[in-house]
Amino acid sequence: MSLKLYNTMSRSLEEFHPVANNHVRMYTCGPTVYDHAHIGNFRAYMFEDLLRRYLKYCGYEVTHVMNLTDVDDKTIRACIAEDLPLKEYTSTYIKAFFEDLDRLGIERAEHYPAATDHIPEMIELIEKLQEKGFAYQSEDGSVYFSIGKFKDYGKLSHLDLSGMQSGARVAQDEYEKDNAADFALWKAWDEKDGDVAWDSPWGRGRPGWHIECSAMSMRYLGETFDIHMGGVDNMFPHHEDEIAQSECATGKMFAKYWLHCAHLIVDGKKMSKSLNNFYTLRDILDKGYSGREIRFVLISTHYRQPLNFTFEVLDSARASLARLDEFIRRLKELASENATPEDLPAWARKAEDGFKAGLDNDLNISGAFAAVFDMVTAGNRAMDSAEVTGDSARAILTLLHSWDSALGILEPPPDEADEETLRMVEMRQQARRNKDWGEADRLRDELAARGWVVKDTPEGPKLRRS
RNA sequence: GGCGCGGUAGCCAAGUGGUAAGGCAGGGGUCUGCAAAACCUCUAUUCAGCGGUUCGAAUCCGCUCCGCGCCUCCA
Repeated sequence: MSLKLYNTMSRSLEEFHPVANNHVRMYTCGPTVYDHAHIGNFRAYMFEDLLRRYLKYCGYEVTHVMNLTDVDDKTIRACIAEDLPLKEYTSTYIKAFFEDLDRLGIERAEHYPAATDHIPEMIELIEKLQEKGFAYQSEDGSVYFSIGKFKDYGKLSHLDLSGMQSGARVAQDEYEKDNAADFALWKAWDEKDGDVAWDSPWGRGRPGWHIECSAMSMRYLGETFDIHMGGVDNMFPHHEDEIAQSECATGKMFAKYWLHCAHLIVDGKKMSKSLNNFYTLRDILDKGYSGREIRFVLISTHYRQPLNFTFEVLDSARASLARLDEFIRRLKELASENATPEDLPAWARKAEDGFKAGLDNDLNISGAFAAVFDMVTAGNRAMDSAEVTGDSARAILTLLHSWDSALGILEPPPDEADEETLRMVEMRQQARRNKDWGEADRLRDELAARGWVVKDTPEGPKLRRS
Protein backbone atom coordinates (compact mmCIF):
# COMPACT_ATOMS: atom_id res chain seq x y z
CA MET A 1 0.00 0.00 0.00
CA SER A 2 1.31 3.39 -0.84
CA LEU A 3 0.13 6.93 -0.99
CA LYS A 4 -1.49 8.09 -4.22
CA LEU A 5 -2.24 11.72 -4.91
CA TYR A 6 -4.15 13.43 -7.69
CA ASN A 7 -1.70 15.61 -9.55
CA THR A 8 -3.35 18.54 -11.28
CA MET A 9 -0.41 18.64 -13.69
CA SER A 10 -1.15 15.20 -15.14
CA ARG A 11 -4.83 15.20 -14.22
CA SER A 12 -4.39 11.75 -12.80
CA LEU A 13 -3.70 9.77 -9.67
CA GLU A 14 0.02 9.25 -9.16
CA GLU A 15 2.02 7.28 -6.65
CA PHE A 16 3.76 9.65 -4.35
CA HIS A 17 7.56 9.52 -4.23
CA PRO A 18 9.47 12.48 -2.84
CA VAL A 19 12.44 13.85 -4.75
CA ALA A 20 14.68 13.15 -1.75
CA ASN A 21 14.24 9.80 -0.07
CA ASN A 22 12.30 10.37 3.08
CA HIS A 23 12.04 14.12 3.14
CA VAL A 24 8.97 15.89 1.76
CA ARG A 25 9.19 19.55 0.92
CA MET A 26 5.88 21.28 0.44
CA TYR A 27 4.74 24.81 -0.29
CA THR A 28 1.26 26.12 0.26
CA CYS A 29 -0.12 29.49 -0.73
CA GLY A 30 -1.09 31.28 2.45
CA PRO A 31 -3.33 34.18 3.35
CA THR A 32 -3.29 37.76 2.18
CA VAL A 33 -3.30 39.43 5.54
CA TYR A 34 -5.61 42.38 4.90
CA ASP A 35 -8.54 41.01 6.91
CA HIS A 36 -9.61 37.94 8.88
CA ALA A 37 -9.48 34.76 6.86
CA HIS A 38 -12.88 33.19 6.11
CA ILE A 39 -13.90 29.55 6.45
CA GLY A 40 -13.36 28.97 2.75
CA ASN A 41 -9.70 29.89 3.25
CA PHE A 42 -9.53 27.50 6.15
CA ARG A 43 -10.95 24.71 4.08
CA ALA A 44 -7.78 24.93 2.02
CA TYR A 45 -5.45 25.20 5.01
CA MET A 46 -7.26 22.26 6.58
CA PHE A 47 -6.70 20.04 3.57
CA GLU A 48 -3.05 21.04 3.54
CA ASP A 49 -2.84 20.25 7.23
CA LEU A 50 -4.34 16.82 6.66
CA LEU A 51 -1.78 16.01 4.00
CA ARG A 52 1.04 17.36 6.11
CA ARG A 53 -0.06 15.31 9.09
CA TYR A 54 -0.66 12.19 7.04
CA LEU A 55 2.78 12.39 5.45
CA LYS A 56 4.24 12.45 8.94
CA TYR A 57 1.96 9.57 9.94
CA CYS A 58 3.48 7.65 7.03
CA GLY A 59 6.93 8.32 8.38
CA TYR A 60 8.09 11.18 6.19
CA GLU A 61 9.99 14.13 7.46
CA VAL A 62 8.13 17.24 6.29
CA THR A 63 9.35 20.74 5.62
CA HIS A 64 6.35 22.91 4.95
CA VAL A 65 6.41 26.54 3.89
CA MET A 66 3.37 28.79 3.85
CA ASN A 67 3.77 32.35 2.66
CA LEU A 68 2.09 35.40 4.12
CA THR A 69 1.15 37.89 1.43
CA ASP A 70 1.56 41.16 3.28
CA VAL A 71 1.86 43.52 0.33
CA ASP A 72 -0.65 43.76 -2.51
CA ASP A 73 -3.44 46.07 -3.66
CA LYS A 74 -5.72 45.16 -0.78
CA THR A 75 -3.23 45.46 2.05
CA ILE A 76 -1.98 48.77 0.67
CA ARG A 77 -5.47 50.17 0.21
CA ALA A 78 -6.45 49.09 3.72
CA CYS A 79 -3.39 50.41 5.53
CA ILE A 80 -3.70 53.78 3.83
CA ALA A 81 -7.38 53.93 4.78
CA GLU A 82 -6.44 53.18 8.40
CA ASP A 83 -3.47 55.54 8.22
CA LEU A 84 -1.11 52.89 9.56
CA PRO A 85 2.28 51.70 8.33
CA LEU A 86 1.82 48.57 6.19
CA LYS A 87 3.68 46.28 8.62
CA GLU A 88 1.69 47.51 11.56
CA TYR A 89 -1.58 47.06 9.72
CA THR A 90 -0.84 43.52 8.57
CA SER A 91 0.59 42.40 11.91
CA THR A 92 -2.92 42.50 13.40
CA TYR A 93 -4.18 40.02 10.83
CA ILE A 94 -1.09 37.85 10.97
CA LYS A 95 -1.62 37.48 14.69
CA ALA A 96 -5.31 36.71 14.15
CA PHE A 97 -4.44 34.17 11.49
CA PHE A 98 -2.25 32.18 13.86
CA GLU A 99 -4.89 32.34 16.57
CA ASP A 100 -7.38 30.92 14.09
CA LEU A 101 -5.00 28.12 13.10
CA ASP A 102 -4.68 27.18 16.76
CA ARG A 103 -8.42 27.13 17.27
CA LEU A 104 -8.75 24.72 14.37
CA GLY A 105 -5.90 22.48 15.46
CA ILE A 106 -3.94 23.22 12.30
CA GLU A 107 -0.28 22.36 12.83
CA ARG A 108 2.31 25.02 12.30
CA ALA A 109 4.37 24.88 9.13
CA GLU A 110 8.13 25.08 9.49
CA HIS A 111 8.30 28.50 7.84
CA TYR A 112 5.87 31.39 7.37
CA PRO A 113 7.86 33.83 5.25
CA ALA A 114 6.29 37.23 4.72
CA ALA A 115 6.65 38.80 1.29
CA THR A 116 7.97 42.09 2.63
CA ASP A 117 10.85 40.28 4.35
CA HIS A 118 12.05 38.79 1.06
CA ILE A 119 12.18 41.69 -1.36
CA PRO A 120 15.91 41.17 -2.11
CA GLU A 121 15.31 37.53 -3.09
CA MET A 122 12.53 38.60 -5.41
CA ILE A 123 14.64 41.31 -7.01
CA GLU A 124 17.41 38.81 -7.56
CA LEU A 125 15.03 36.40 -9.25
CA ILE A 126 13.60 39.11 -11.50
CA GLU A 127 17.11 40.15 -12.50
CA LYS A 128 17.86 36.59 -13.43
CA LEU A 129 14.76 36.42 -15.60
CA GLN A 130 15.69 39.67 -17.24
CA GLU A 131 19.22 38.46 -17.95
CA LYS A 132 17.84 35.33 -19.55
CA GLY A 133 15.47 37.40 -21.68
CA PHE A 134 12.18 36.31 -20.16
CA ALA A 135 11.34 39.69 -18.74
CA TYR A 136 11.06 43.19 -20.12
CA GLN A 137 10.60 46.61 -18.63
CA SER A 138 7.81 48.87 -19.78
CA GLU A 139 8.00 52.64 -19.98
CA ASP A 140 6.56 53.28 -16.53
CA GLY A 141 9.26 51.11 -14.96
CA SER A 142 7.23 47.98 -14.33
CA VAL A 143 8.77 44.66 -15.28
CA TYR A 144 6.72 41.99 -16.97
CA PHE A 145 7.18 38.33 -17.68
CA SER A 146 6.79 37.50 -21.34
CA ILE A 147 4.71 34.36 -21.54
CA GLY A 148 5.44 34.03 -25.23
CA LYS A 149 9.00 33.03 -24.25
CA PHE A 150 7.87 30.04 -22.22
CA LYS A 151 6.53 27.33 -24.45
CA ASP A 152 5.04 25.37 -21.55
CA TYR A 153 2.88 28.25 -20.42
CA GLY A 154 -0.57 26.87 -19.60
CA LYS A 155 0.57 23.32 -18.90
CA LEU A 156 -0.93 23.27 -15.42
CA SER A 157 -4.30 24.88 -16.00
CA HIS A 158 -4.68 23.51 -19.54
CA LEU A 159 -6.15 26.78 -20.60
CA ASP A 160 -6.16 27.87 -24.19
CA LEU A 161 -4.84 31.39 -23.99
CA SER A 162 -5.17 32.17 -27.66
CA GLY A 163 -8.68 33.43 -27.04
CA MET A 164 -7.60 35.65 -24.20
CA GLN A 165 -7.77 39.26 -25.25
CA SER A 166 -7.20 42.52 -23.53
CA GLY A 167 -10.74 43.18 -22.45
CA ALA A 168 -12.89 44.96 -19.97
CA ARG A 169 -11.27 43.23 -17.00
CA VAL A 170 -7.77 44.31 -17.89
CA ALA A 171 -6.94 47.50 -16.09
CA GLN A 172 -6.22 50.62 -18.07
CA ASP A 173 -2.74 51.01 -16.68
CA GLU A 174 -1.63 47.72 -18.12
CA TYR A 175 -1.68 48.87 -21.74
CA GLU A 176 2.10 48.76 -21.75
CA LYS A 177 2.30 44.99 -21.81
CA ASP A 178 3.34 43.19 -24.98
CA ASN A 179 0.77 40.49 -24.48
CA ALA A 180 -2.42 40.71 -22.46
CA ALA A 181 -1.46 37.60 -20.47
CA ASP A 182 1.99 38.86 -19.52
CA PHE A 183 2.08 39.43 -15.81
CA ALA A 184 3.90 41.86 -13.56
CA LEU A 185 7.10 40.82 -11.81
CA TRP A 186 7.75 44.28 -10.48
CA LYS A 187 5.22 47.09 -10.28
CA ALA A 188 6.47 50.64 -10.60
CA TRP A 189 5.35 52.93 -7.80
CA ASP A 190 1.97 54.51 -8.23
CA GLU A 191 0.52 57.30 -6.12
CA LYS A 192 -2.14 54.87 -4.87
CA ASP A 193 0.73 53.01 -3.17
CA GLY A 194 1.42 55.85 -0.74
CA ASP A 195 4.75 55.24 0.96
CA VAL A 196 4.72 51.49 0.29
CA ALA A 197 7.73 51.07 -1.99
CA TRP A 198 11.15 49.52 -2.22
CA ASP A 199 14.20 50.52 -4.23
CA SER A 200 15.11 48.24 -7.08
CA PRO A 201 17.20 48.24 -10.26
CA TRP A 202 14.01 49.37 -12.03
CA GLY A 203 13.28 52.20 -9.66
CA ARG A 204 10.96 52.42 -6.72
CA GLY A 205 8.08 50.02 -6.66
CA ARG A 206 6.85 46.73 -5.26
CA PRO A 207 6.87 43.11 -6.31
CA GLY A 208 4.12 41.52 -8.34
CA TRP A 209 2.06 38.91 -6.55
CA HIS A 210 3.38 35.71 -8.11
CA ILE A 211 7.07 36.35 -7.66
CA GLU A 212 6.97 36.04 -3.87
CA CYS A 213 6.00 32.37 -4.02
CA SER A 214 8.77 31.54 -6.46
CA ALA A 215 11.41 33.44 -4.51
CA MET A 216 10.42 32.22 -1.10
CA SER A 217 9.87 28.59 -2.04
CA MET A 218 13.35 28.53 -3.60
CA ARG A 219 14.82 30.15 -0.54
CA TYR A 220 13.38 27.59 1.89
CA LEU A 221 12.82 24.50 -0.22
CA GLY A 222 15.27 24.69 -3.09
CA GLU A 223 14.71 25.05 -6.82
CA THR A 224 12.73 21.83 -7.09
CA PHE A 225 10.44 20.60 -4.36
CA ASP A 226 7.75 17.97 -3.94
CA ILE A 227 4.29 19.34 -3.37
CA HIS A 228 2.65 22.65 -4.15
CA MET A 229 -0.88 23.21 -2.96
CA GLY A 230 -3.65 25.76 -2.93
CA GLY A 231 -7.27 26.35 -3.82
CA VAL A 232 -8.48 25.63 -7.36
CA ASP A 233 -8.76 29.33 -8.03
CA ASN A 234 -5.00 29.63 -7.60
CA MET A 235 -4.38 27.26 -10.46
CA PHE A 236 -4.69 30.06 -12.94
CA PRO A 237 -3.07 32.44 -13.16
CA HIS A 238 -1.10 32.27 -9.91
CA HIS A 239 0.39 28.80 -10.07
CA GLU A 240 0.79 28.92 -13.80
CA ASP A 241 2.80 32.10 -13.40
CA GLU A 242 4.90 30.67 -10.58
CA ILE A 243 5.82 27.78 -12.84
CA ALA A 244 6.74 30.11 -15.67
CA GLN A 245 8.97 32.33 -13.52
CA SER A 246 10.61 29.54 -11.62
CA GLU A 247 11.28 27.14 -14.44
CA CYS A 248 12.58 29.87 -16.73
CA ALA A 249 14.89 31.14 -14.01
CA THR A 250 16.31 27.76 -12.99
CA GLY A 251 15.76 25.56 -16.02
CA LYS A 252 14.48 22.93 -13.61
CA MET A 253 11.12 21.48 -12.74
CA PHE A 254 9.54 23.69 -10.09
CA ALA A 255 7.24 21.32 -8.17
CA LYS A 256 6.59 17.64 -8.73
CA TYR A 257 3.01 17.35 -7.47
CA TRP A 258 0.31 20.01 -7.70
CA LEU A 259 -2.71 19.59 -5.47
CA HIS A 260 -5.76 21.83 -5.52
CA CYS A 261 -8.78 21.75 -3.29
CA ALA A 262 -12.29 22.62 -4.38
CA HIS A 263 -14.19 25.53 -2.90
CA LEU A 264 -16.36 25.68 0.11
CA ILE A 265 -19.90 26.89 -0.54
CA VAL A 266 -22.51 27.84 2.03
CA ASP A 267 -26.07 26.54 1.78
CA GLY A 268 -25.30 25.48 -1.77
CA LYS A 269 -24.22 28.95 -2.83
CA LYS A 270 -20.97 30.75 -3.26
CA MET A 271 -20.07 32.51 -0.06
CA SER A 272 -20.45 36.23 -0.45
CA LYS A 273 -21.06 39.21 1.73
CA SER A 274 -24.06 40.27 -0.33
CA LEU A 275 -25.80 36.92 0.23
CA ASN A 276 -25.20 37.27 3.96
CA ASN A 277 -23.58 33.84 4.05
CA PHE A 278 -20.01 34.97 4.49
CA TYR A 279 -18.32 33.65 7.61
CA THR A 280 -14.98 34.11 9.24
CA LEU A 281 -13.91 31.52 11.78
CA ARG A 282 -14.72 34.00 14.54
CA ASP A 283 -18.29 34.38 13.29
CA ILE A 284 -18.89 30.68 13.78
CA LEU A 285 -17.09 30.43 17.10
CA ASP A 286 -19.32 33.27 18.28
CA LYS A 287 -22.35 31.12 17.51
CA GLY A 288 -21.11 28.63 20.07
CA TYR A 289 -19.40 26.04 17.91
CA SER A 290 -15.95 24.82 18.86
CA GLY A 291 -12.89 24.88 16.67
CA ARG A 292 -12.88 21.11 16.87
CA GLU A 293 -16.44 20.88 15.52
CA ILE A 294 -15.58 23.23 12.70
CA ARG A 295 -12.43 21.22 11.99
CA PHE A 296 -14.54 18.07 11.75
CA VAL A 297 -16.77 19.67 9.12
CA LEU A 298 -13.91 21.14 7.11
CA ILE A 299 -11.93 17.93 7.10
CA SER A 300 -14.69 15.43 6.45
CA THR A 301 -15.40 16.16 2.79
CA HIS A 302 -12.84 14.97 0.28
CA TYR A 303 -10.69 17.91 -0.73
CA ARG A 304 -11.51 17.72 -4.44
CA GLN A 305 -15.25 17.86 -3.81
CA PRO A 306 -17.03 21.13 -3.22
CA LEU A 307 -17.83 21.34 0.48
CA ASN A 308 -21.31 22.53 1.30
CA PHE A 309 -21.11 24.23 4.66
CA THR A 310 -24.34 24.48 6.67
CA PHE A 311 -25.17 24.77 10.33
CA GLU A 312 -27.11 21.54 10.06
CA VAL A 313 -23.86 19.82 9.11
CA LEU A 314 -22.10 21.49 12.04
CA ASP A 315 -24.74 20.12 14.40
CA SER A 316 -24.32 16.62 13.04
CA ALA A 317 -20.56 17.00 13.49
CA ARG A 318 -21.16 17.77 17.15
CA ALA A 319 -23.20 14.57 17.50
CA SER A 320 -20.57 12.49 15.68
CA LEU A 321 -17.85 13.82 17.94
CA ALA A 322 -19.91 13.05 21.02
CA ARG A 323 -20.07 9.44 19.90
CA LEU A 324 -16.31 9.32 19.42
CA ASP A 325 -15.71 11.00 22.76
CA GLU A 326 -17.90 8.54 24.61
CA PHE A 327 -16.06 5.63 23.04
CA ILE A 328 -12.67 7.01 23.98
CA ARG A 329 -13.71 7.78 27.55
CA ARG A 330 -15.03 4.27 27.90
CA LEU A 331 -11.71 2.87 26.74
CA LYS A 332 -9.79 5.15 29.09
CA GLU A 333 -11.76 3.92 32.07
CA LEU A 334 -10.86 0.37 31.10
CA ALA A 335 -7.29 0.76 29.90
CA SER A 336 -4.20 -0.63 31.59
CA GLU A 337 -0.93 1.31 31.73
CA ASN A 338 0.93 -0.43 28.95
CA ALA A 339 0.15 -2.60 25.99
CA THR A 340 1.74 -3.79 22.77
CA PRO A 341 0.25 -3.81 19.26
CA GLU A 342 -0.30 -7.55 19.75
CA ASP A 343 -3.03 -6.63 22.19
CA LEU A 344 -5.14 -5.15 19.40
CA PRO A 345 -8.31 -7.16 18.77
CA ALA A 346 -8.89 -8.40 15.23
CA TRP A 347 -11.60 -5.80 14.57
CA ALA A 348 -9.17 -3.04 15.45
CA ARG A 349 -6.51 -4.39 13.11
CA LYS A 350 -9.07 -4.44 10.35
CA ALA A 351 -9.92 -0.81 11.08
CA GLU A 352 -6.25 0.08 10.99
CA ASP A 353 -6.00 -1.30 7.46
CA GLY A 354 -9.14 0.54 6.40
CA PHE A 355 -7.87 3.80 7.80
CA LYS A 356 -4.59 3.60 5.91
CA ALA A 357 -6.24 2.40 2.71
CA GLY A 358 -8.60 5.36 2.82
CA LEU A 359 -6.02 8.07 3.29
CA ASP A 360 -3.57 6.40 0.93
CA ASN A 361 -6.17 6.81 -1.77
CA ASP A 362 -5.74 10.53 -2.41
CA LEU A 363 -6.71 11.38 1.17
CA ASN A 364 -10.07 9.67 0.99
CA ILE A 365 -11.21 10.90 4.36
CA SER A 366 -14.63 9.29 4.10
CA GLY A 367 -13.01 5.87 3.88
CA ALA A 368 -10.82 6.67 6.86
CA PHE A 369 -13.76 7.84 8.95
CA ALA A 370 -15.74 4.76 7.97
CA ALA A 371 -12.90 2.68 9.44
CA VAL A 372 -12.93 4.78 12.60
CA PHE A 373 -16.68 4.43 13.10
CA ASP A 374 -16.69 0.75 12.24
CA MET A 375 -14.18 0.32 15.01
CA VAL A 376 -16.30 2.35 17.42
CA THR A 377 -19.28 0.09 16.78
CA ALA A 378 -17.23 -3.11 17.08
CA GLY A 379 -15.48 -1.80 20.18
CA ASN A 380 -18.67 -0.73 21.94
CA ARG A 381 -20.19 -4.11 21.20
CA ALA A 382 -17.15 -5.88 22.60
CA MET A 383 -17.12 -3.67 25.69
CA ASP A 384 -20.84 -4.27 26.24
CA SER A 385 -20.12 -7.97 26.47
CA ALA A 386 -16.99 -7.39 28.59
CA GLU A 387 -14.70 -8.85 25.95
CA VAL A 388 -12.15 -6.03 26.02
CA THR A 389 -9.19 -6.40 28.38
CA GLY A 390 -7.31 -3.49 29.88
CA ASP A 391 -4.39 -4.22 27.59
CA SER A 392 -6.64 -4.29 24.53
CA ALA A 393 -8.22 -1.01 25.57
CA ARG A 394 -4.76 0.55 25.94
CA ALA A 395 -3.68 -0.79 22.53
CA ILE A 396 -6.80 0.67 20.92
CA LEU A 397 -6.18 4.04 22.57
CA THR A 398 -2.63 3.96 21.24
CA LEU A 399 -3.99 3.25 17.78
CA LEU A 400 -6.49 6.09 18.04
CA HIS A 401 -3.73 8.38 19.21
CA SER A 402 -1.65 7.59 16.14
CA TRP A 403 -4.67 8.16 13.88
CA ASP A 404 -5.21 11.44 15.59
CA SER A 405 -1.75 12.60 14.65
CA ALA A 406 -3.23 12.66 11.13
CA LEU A 407 -6.81 13.73 11.90
CA GLY A 408 -6.34 16.11 14.81
CA ILE A 409 -9.87 15.49 15.96
CA LEU A 410 -10.16 12.43 18.17
CA GLU A 411 -8.87 13.62 21.54
CA PRO A 412 -11.93 14.54 23.65
CA PRO A 413 -11.96 17.89 25.42
CA PRO A 414 -11.40 17.59 29.17
CA ASP A 415 -14.46 17.60 31.36
CA GLU A 416 -13.41 18.14 34.92
CA ALA A 417 -16.36 18.98 37.12
CA ASP A 418 -16.17 21.63 39.82
CA GLU A 419 -16.88 20.84 43.47
CA GLU A 420 -20.39 22.28 43.47
CA THR A 421 -21.33 20.02 40.56
CA LEU A 422 -19.89 16.97 42.25
CA ARG A 423 -21.77 17.84 45.44
CA MET A 424 -25.04 17.95 43.47
CA VAL A 425 -24.31 14.55 41.99
CA GLU A 426 -23.78 13.16 45.48
CA MET A 427 -27.03 14.73 46.68
CA ARG A 428 -28.81 13.15 43.75
CA GLN A 429 -27.33 9.76 44.61
CA GLN A 430 -28.63 10.14 48.13
CA ALA A 431 -32.09 10.95 46.78
CA ARG A 432 -31.95 7.93 44.51
CA ARG A 433 -30.96 5.68 47.40
CA ASN A 434 -34.06 7.00 49.18
CA LYS A 435 -36.07 6.35 46.01
CA ASP A 436 -36.95 10.05 46.02
CA TRP A 437 -37.23 10.12 42.24
CA GLY A 438 -38.76 13.59 42.16
CA GLU A 439 -35.76 15.12 43.93
CA ALA A 440 -33.32 13.01 41.85
CA ASP A 441 -34.88 14.24 38.61
CA ARG A 442 -34.94 17.80 39.86
CA LEU A 443 -31.21 17.65 40.55
CA ARG A 444 -30.61 16.09 37.17
CA ASP A 445 -32.44 18.98 35.51
CA GLU A 446 -30.42 21.43 37.54
CA LEU A 447 -27.18 19.77 36.46
CA ALA A 448 -28.39 19.83 32.86
CA ALA A 449 -28.94 23.55 33.17
CA ARG A 450 -25.30 23.84 34.23
CA GLY A 451 -24.25 21.92 31.11
CA TRP A 452 -23.78 18.45 32.58
CA VAL A 453 -25.41 15.16 31.70
CA VAL A 454 -25.48 12.54 34.46
CA LYS A 455 -25.46 8.93 33.39
CA ASP A 456 -26.39 6.27 35.91
CA THR A 457 -24.25 3.22 35.25
CA PRO A 458 -23.62 0.01 37.19
CA GLU A 459 -20.36 1.63 38.33
CA GLY A 460 -22.18 4.68 39.65
CA PRO A 461 -23.05 8.08 38.18
CA LYS A 462 -20.89 9.55 35.43
CA LEU A 463 -20.72 13.14 34.30
CA ARG A 464 -20.47 14.29 30.72
CA ARG A 465 -20.39 17.75 29.27
CA SER A 466 -23.54 18.32 27.26
C1' G B 1 -18.38 31.28 -25.49
C1' G B 2 -13.81 28.15 -23.62
C1' C B 3 -12.08 24.97 -19.64
C1' G B 4 -13.19 22.22 -15.14
C1' C B 5 -15.94 20.02 -10.89
C1' G B 6 -20.44 18.04 -9.20
C1' G B 7 -25.91 16.08 -8.92
C1' U B 8 -26.19 8.92 -4.51
C1' A B 9 -31.80 8.09 1.35
C1' G B 10 -34.72 13.76 5.43
C1' C B 11 -29.32 16.00 5.83
C1' C B 12 -23.89 15.05 4.97
C1' A B 13 -20.99 11.59 2.22
C1' A B 14 -17.94 6.99 0.07
C1' G B 15 -18.29 3.84 -3.91
C1' U B 16 -15.65 4.72 -11.19
C1' G B 17 -18.10 -2.37 -14.60
C1' G B 18 -20.33 -7.24 -10.67
C1' U B 19 -25.16 -6.07 -7.92
C1' A B 20 -25.53 0.71 -2.73
C1' A B 21 -19.57 2.09 3.02
C1' G B 22 -19.82 5.45 7.06
C1' G B 23 -21.94 9.69 10.02
C1' C B 24 -26.28 12.61 11.58
C1' A B 25 -31.57 12.58 11.98
C1' G B 26 -36.01 9.28 12.43
C1' G B 27 -39.18 4.46 13.78
C1' G B 28 -39.20 -0.15 16.81
C1' G B 29 -36.67 -3.03 20.69
C1' U B 30 -32.89 -4.46 24.83
C1' C B 31 -30.91 -2.10 29.18
C1' U B 32 -32.66 1.71 33.08
C1' G B 33 -36.68 3.83 38.88
C1' C B 34 -37.23 7.11 34.64
C1' A B 35 -33.40 8.76 31.64
C1' A B 36 -28.58 9.09 29.25
C1' A B 37 -24.99 6.21 26.77
C1' A B 38 -24.39 1.64 24.38
C1' C B 39 -26.25 -2.44 21.63
C1' C B 40 -29.95 -4.92 18.25
C1' U B 41 -33.29 -3.73 14.33
C1' C B 42 -35.85 -0.92 10.41
C1' U B 43 -35.32 3.27 6.93
C1' A B 44 -32.39 4.16 -1.32
C1' U B 45 -35.10 -2.60 -5.72
C1' U B 46 -32.05 2.39 -6.38
C1' C B 47 -27.79 6.39 -7.60
C1' A B 48 -30.81 14.16 -11.70
C1' G B 49 -33.50 12.65 -16.51
C1' C B 50 -33.55 10.12 -21.31
C1' G B 51 -31.16 6.96 -24.72
C1' G B 52 -26.90 3.59 -25.86
C1' U B 53 -22.71 -0.18 -24.98
C1' U B 54 -22.46 -4.78 -21.92
C1' C B 55 -24.18 -11.25 -19.61
C1' G B 56 -24.13 -7.25 -16.07
C1' A B 57 -23.69 0.23 -15.08
C1' A B 58 -24.46 4.66 -9.77
C1' U B 59 -19.92 3.42 -12.27
C1' C B 60 -18.42 3.51 -19.69
C1' C B 61 -20.57 6.56 -24.12
C1' G B 62 -24.16 10.36 -26.03
C1' C B 63 -27.85 14.02 -25.22
C1' U B 64 -30.86 17.03 -21.78
C1' C B 65 -31.78 19.55 -17.10
C1' C B 66 -29.76 21.70 -12.52
C1' G B 67 -25.71 23.60 -9.07
C1' C B 68 -20.64 25.46 -8.41
C1' G B 69 -15.90 27.27 -10.06
C1' C B 70 -11.88 29.34 -13.29
C1' C B 71 -10.94 32.22 -17.90
C1' U B 72 -5.31 38.39 -15.12
C1' C B 73 -3.80 38.93 -8.63
C1' C B 74 -10.34 35.23 -5.09
C1' A B 75 -8.40 29.26 -0.82
